[in-house]
Formats: sequence, C-alpha cells, structure tokens
Amino acid sequence: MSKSIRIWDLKGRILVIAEKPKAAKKIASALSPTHTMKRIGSITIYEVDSYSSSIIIASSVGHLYQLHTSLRGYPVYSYEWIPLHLADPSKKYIREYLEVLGKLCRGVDYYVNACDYDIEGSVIGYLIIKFNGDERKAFRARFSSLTIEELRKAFNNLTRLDYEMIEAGLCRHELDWIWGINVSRALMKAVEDAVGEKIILSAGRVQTPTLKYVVDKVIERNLFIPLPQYNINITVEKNGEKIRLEYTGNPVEKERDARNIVEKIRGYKYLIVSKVEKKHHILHPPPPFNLGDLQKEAARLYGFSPAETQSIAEQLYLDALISYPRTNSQKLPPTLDYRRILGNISSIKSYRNLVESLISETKGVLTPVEGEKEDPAHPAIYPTGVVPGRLTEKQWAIYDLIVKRFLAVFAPPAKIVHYVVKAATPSHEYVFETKGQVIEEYGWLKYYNFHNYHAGKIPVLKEGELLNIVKATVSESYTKPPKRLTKTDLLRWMESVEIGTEATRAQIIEKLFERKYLYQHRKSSGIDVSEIGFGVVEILEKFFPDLLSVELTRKFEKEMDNIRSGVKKRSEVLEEARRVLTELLGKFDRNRIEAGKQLALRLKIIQNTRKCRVSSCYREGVVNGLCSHHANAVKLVREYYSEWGRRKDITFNEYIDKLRKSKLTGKWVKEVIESELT
DNA sequence: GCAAGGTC
Repeated sequence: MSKSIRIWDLKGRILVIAEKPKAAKKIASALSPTHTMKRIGSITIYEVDSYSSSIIIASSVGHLYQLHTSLRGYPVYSYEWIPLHLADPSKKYIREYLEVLGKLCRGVDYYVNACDYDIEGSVIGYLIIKFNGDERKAFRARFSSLTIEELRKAFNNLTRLDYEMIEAGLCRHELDWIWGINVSRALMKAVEDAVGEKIILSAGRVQTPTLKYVVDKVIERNLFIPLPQYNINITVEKNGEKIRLEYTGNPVEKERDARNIVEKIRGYKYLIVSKVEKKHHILHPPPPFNLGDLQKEAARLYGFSPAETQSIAEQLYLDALISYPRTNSQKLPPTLDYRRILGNISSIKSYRNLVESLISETKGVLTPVEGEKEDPAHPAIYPTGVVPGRLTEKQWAIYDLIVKRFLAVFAPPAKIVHYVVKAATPSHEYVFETKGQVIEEYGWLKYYNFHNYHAGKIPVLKEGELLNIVKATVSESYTKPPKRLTKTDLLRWMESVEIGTEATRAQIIEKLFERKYLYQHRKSSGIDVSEIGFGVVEILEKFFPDLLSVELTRKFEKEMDNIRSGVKKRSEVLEEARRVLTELLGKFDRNRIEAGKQLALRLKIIQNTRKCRVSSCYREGVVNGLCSHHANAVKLVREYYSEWGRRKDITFNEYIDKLRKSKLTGKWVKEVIESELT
C-alpha cells in the first residue's frame, strides 16, 4: 500500500500522537488555527473538529516504555517492554502521560504516529499504539521540520505504519540491551564469584569505545619520554626598535648543529629583509549553534562540562527562551521571523546597541549563514525572542552565547590580514621570520566577541632593507606529551566517530565517571583513568573485543539499513547476535574466576601474590617481576637513550636524572626510574 | 543492577 491519505478523509475519532508536548502544540496549530485546548490533570491535549471527524492531538514525552527482564543471571535473551516509570522511579511523570494516552487510545477509531520521523520516533509512537490501541488502524505522518507547511503536507500525505523503520528501531534497542546487559552482568558476576563482593560494573556499545579511547591516550602519556630540541632566537633592530625573529628551521634536533648556526650568524652584522607578504583573508561567520558546538564553546569560554551546558540549555528551553537544544542541525528554519526575534531581543538592555548596529549594517536584509550538519527532527538552536526574567549567572552565560551567535550569523564577514616578514643572512643560507595577524574589519566578530583577534600593527619593513643583529642565542626545549583529554575532547571524539546522539553523549561521559572508570585529574581540567578503568578494558579486550571499537556501531547501522530495505529481518539479526554472544560469554565463563581476580586486584579488594615490583602498581608481574606497562617503560627508557645521545652529549646517568626531574616524563617511566634504574 | 535512546 503506497497510496497516501489525507487526515481529513478519515471519518470518526482520530488520535494524533506527538513525540513531545511542544510538538503537539505546533501540530495542532498547523491542523487548524481554531483548535481547542483541553487539560486532563496536568496534561494538555488539543482538539480539531470537522463535519465528519474529530481529531485529538496528544503527546508522548520521548520513550514511554523500556526493555526489562525479571530474570537474573546471564546469558539472558528474554525481555519485554514495560512502562518506563515502573523501571525507573525517577521518571514518575511518565505515568500520567501514559494514563492519558491509554484512555485516549481506547476511545478512538484511528491513530496517527506523528512523532519525529526517525527510527526512535517510529518506535515511540508504535509502542503506544500497540499496547493501548490497534495498530491495524494506524497511520504515519512524515515531516522533517515542525513548520506549518511541512506539517500540513505530512497530514495530507499520511501513509501506513512504517514497519521497516519500526523493526529497525526495535532491533537497535534489543541489540544494545543484549550486549550491554549480558556483558555488564558477566563482569559483575566475575568479581562476585572471585571475592564475594557486589560492585557495579558496566559495558556498552557507546561507553566502552569511549573509555578505550581515553585509556589509549593515557597509556601514551604515561609512557612518554621527552626529547631535547634546540631553538635559535635572534633579535634585530630597526630605528631603535627591537624585533624578535624566529628561525624558519626551528626546532633543530642536534645541539651542535644549533650552536654552529648561531656561530655563523654572529659572524654577520645584519640580516636582509627578503620578503614582506600580506594576505587578506575573509572570515565568514560561524553557523548557528547545534548542541555540540554550544557545549564546546561553553567549555572553551567558561569551563562548563558538556553535561552542565546541556542541562542549562534544557532549562532555558523549558522557559521558552531558546528553541529545542538537543539538535545536531546548523541550519535555521527559513520560515522563522528573524526580524521579530531581533526586535524582541533589542528590548533587552545589553543587546539593544548590538541589534541596532546589526540592522543598520545589514540594511535589514537578514540572511543567515548555515553549516553542513543536519538533523531530521530539529533546526539549529536560536533565541525565541521571549525576554528572560531572572537567570542565574550560568544560565545567563549560555543564553548570552546563543543570542550573540544568532546575531553573528546575519552579520558580514570579518576581514583579517595575515602577514609574514622574512629576513635572511647575506648568504641567504639562514632565513628568519616574524608572523602575525591584524583585524581590518570586525564584521561578525563585533556581535560574537569571543575570539582573540587583536587589532595590532604590522611591522613597517621593506624588501631589501638591512636589519642590525643585536642578539643570537640557542635555547633548549623538549618535545611535549599529548595533552590530557577533557570531557569536551571526549564529546568531540564521539561526534567525529558518530557514536551516541546529541541527547546522550554528555550523559554517557558522566556514566564513565559514576562507574569510577575515569576521574578528574587533581591539578588540571583533564581526565585520568583509574585502575579499574584499565582493568575493565583489559578484560574486555580479551573476551569481548567487539565492544571496544566503534566498528560495532557501524555493524549495527548496516543491519538497521538491511532491515529498512527488507534485505534482513529483525529476528535474523538478533539470532546472529545471540549466537555470537553466547559463544563469547561461554568462553568468559571458563575463565571467570581468573577474570574476577584481575578485576578485584584493580579494585584493591585483594592483594596480588605476583604483584608488579613497582610498589604503587596493582597489576600482575609478567616480565621480570614487572607488569606489561612498566616493563615497556624500562624498554623505552633504554631505547630513547641512543636518540638523546645523538642530539646531545650526555651520560646515561645524566639522562636518567633529566627524565626524573622533568614534568614532561610519563608517570610509568618515572616509576620505573625510581624502582629499577637508580 | 546492568545499555542506549527519547524528553520533563
């Protein structure tokens, strides 16, 4: 049945189900400007009557059902959908929505699933109709934005229920559930069997690759050995003004080479300006915010965690100050009345001048820039124009970012000059330079004033000019370890490999902290991995390697596509997953006590009889009494000595002493220096 | 109790 149908052709009572209250309201407005509003308890529903039908628009609040099992132990493959408030007491507001929807479902002739048009929306509406109504009398409305035009089109082109999407969505839920629940239970049971303690551990398709990403970075840092390198610094003079130039060949690897270069330079009295280059760049405004971009900016400017920014944005949304924040889109709805919003914003004192300036600068022609990213259900984040009442300092900070970003998207580009001045020795053997950038026109930077561009000056130098050398020196520096990751780095990584969603990424990062796999490093904004964090990754690497890589997500996505295109059935995909898991869990069981002991060691519940010789280490000694990481550190310290020797005259003992005193040396390297090499 | 996903 590919034929579509108009909602107005249905006779009798029709229930339209939206994904959330705000969407229900927009749908009601699109169906009829004269719709009526009714309250049942604390819930609002809308009614639209025609001569032959009565349409009720009601809303869900996201998922109302959750997968659940009453069985203990693993492997467990039997589960059912139960109301969310029964599974999670913190969600008790769900109950009232479910009661209202249940009652409405039982009193109508037709159903329309008008949840967001994606696999989750298909599941949300389907389960409500399946458990409370009659899916044979159900239709689907398909729209990609909540504008009046799109909505009207969707309700004039209702199709049958989209079973391909529903099946794909149900399958995604079930796959995540059987992988997550079974492997989490296996980890917990292992510890319990080994040492009799109940500790909450978990693993999953999104959280585990994220943990593994941090673990790999921390291993790299902990094993880091800095290398010396040499910079040549030169100061020249012009009209009594001193200018510092950088050697274009910096850094130099060998100390002797650097000293030789400086000796030669000192033999010359002056440098010749060989090139003066000015490049004009146009810097276009950034696109309007999606949630990820907002989280990154709030972290960069105010140090807010992604979860905190999300929570504040949700509060602003519920106060109607901003549009829906859980969006990936960098595009504004073309039908939005930008002029009206700007007018309202200008009544806020701190924005009046900015808005006036924007209107005059653009001559009232408001064309927003947009980014590449899209979202099937929502546009980019924008201020609604509702004037805020009292806001906390943090709420104000987020609101201010959103308003200023919204202003900036209409503003003209900024103009920047990049300059490079090069000067060489008379032999042209050695070339030095000074670079910088200067703002010519502020453009959008005036509205979104959160960038460090300076209106500095360009040094006035001409090609062929001579510059007296006043100083030439060598300075020693060291290669730097990779930076500690922050929560924002994790969020950015999750976005880049496309795991998790706008709504869940920040929560999943927090979950890794709740499990105590990760913790905040004391003296920096960075993240460190705990012993149990390392331990869980090591055990999973051994028994459930699929869970550590983002490839599992890619595999799920392919299976969802197969289901949507009819190539595979949900039951086949689940059958395959059960087969794989049963085998892996079986192998795990045969090694469960040993795995449990390894985890218990890291939890410091038991002591290792064959502990690594490094006193602070809880891992097992496997190579000459050292754990694999510390053994690796010893090997690296020896290997790096030859590279240090090539760069600089130094004895082994002096080298070890340098590493011990340097802040750049990795933690495990320092530990083996203390216990093994002194 | 354990996942990941939606939204107040």
